[in-house]
Amino acid sequence: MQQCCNSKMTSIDNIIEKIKRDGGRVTKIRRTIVDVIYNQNCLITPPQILKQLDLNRIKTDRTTVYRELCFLLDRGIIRKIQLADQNTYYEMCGEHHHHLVCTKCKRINKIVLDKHLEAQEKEILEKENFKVQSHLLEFYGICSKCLKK
Amino acid sequence: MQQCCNSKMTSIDNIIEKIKRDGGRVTKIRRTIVDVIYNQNCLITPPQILKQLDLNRIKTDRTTVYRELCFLLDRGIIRKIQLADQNTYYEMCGEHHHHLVCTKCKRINKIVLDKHLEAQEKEILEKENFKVQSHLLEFYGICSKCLKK
DNA sequence: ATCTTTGCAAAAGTTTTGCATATCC
DNA sequence: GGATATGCAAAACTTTTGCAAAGAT
Repeated sequence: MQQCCNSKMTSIDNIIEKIKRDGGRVTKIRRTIVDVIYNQNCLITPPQILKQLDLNRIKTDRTTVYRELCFLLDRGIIRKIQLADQNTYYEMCGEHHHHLVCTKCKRINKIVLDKHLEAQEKEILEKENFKVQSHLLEFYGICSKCLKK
Repeated sequence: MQQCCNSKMTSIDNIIEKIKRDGGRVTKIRRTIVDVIYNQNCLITPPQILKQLDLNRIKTDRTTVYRELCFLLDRGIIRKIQLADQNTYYEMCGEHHHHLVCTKCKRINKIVLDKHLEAQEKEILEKENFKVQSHLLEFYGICSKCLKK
């Protein structure tokens, strides 16, 4: 249910430290999963993570990947996103951003919208008495490359 | 991949007319599925639809439900939404709105944000050369009922 | 008569669970 | 030693596919 996370998780070292501080263990698998998600730079799915682990010659299985994702999610290190394509994606927390999903080539790019919804969320609290904790905002459309074609 | 639909689909009759006009047939099952989604008033999942059909004493199965959802989706009669809870939801198209998802009681309410993202989308076209076709915006937080507790 | 819709069986894909074993501190 | 992490097998669930039969116009 974690949607967004505003605390900076800029370096892998910070993440490792956080895991240790919380009593978690930094195993080879966990460390590599963090690396993989971090280096992905954008959204990644559980099967893609498993494939990356395999490429890194780390023998493991789906169960472990899903469990690790829960582990990292619970600690606010990663966040989960469901796009309209039925896949469940994960990405590092960090600077809050949104995605531009191209409906033609399916490529996904990040976009940072500076404090754009703050006023909106305040208004929702006042009008609806709903205390916004986080939001999910994704744009669907045609990317610049596909527009050229 | 259909995210939002701005054409008004206010009455069931309009929907039925549209289906007929497009050469689709208005069968009992299809008609009931439209009714169920319409009356749900907000998000509904495929298994919930199947359950409703069952309550209405209409004997059918999952396959048909999924196929009907594709059918209605293709015609822009319903739209599909993935929330953070892993479920795939559907709802009638109509007035463009967003959702307030309570992270405590899981209740989902609609909210209409008048033309809120239009300027934003124009800016994205100019800055990123990405032509926005639709967007998905959902808020997560604590609803008024849960705030009182 | 023809095109659309439906049901069934089966498969594919994703995610979860239980349990025994291994690993870390 | 005790908590944490892992692997395996299996199950649960969601969604899709192929095909033959039924239904609508």
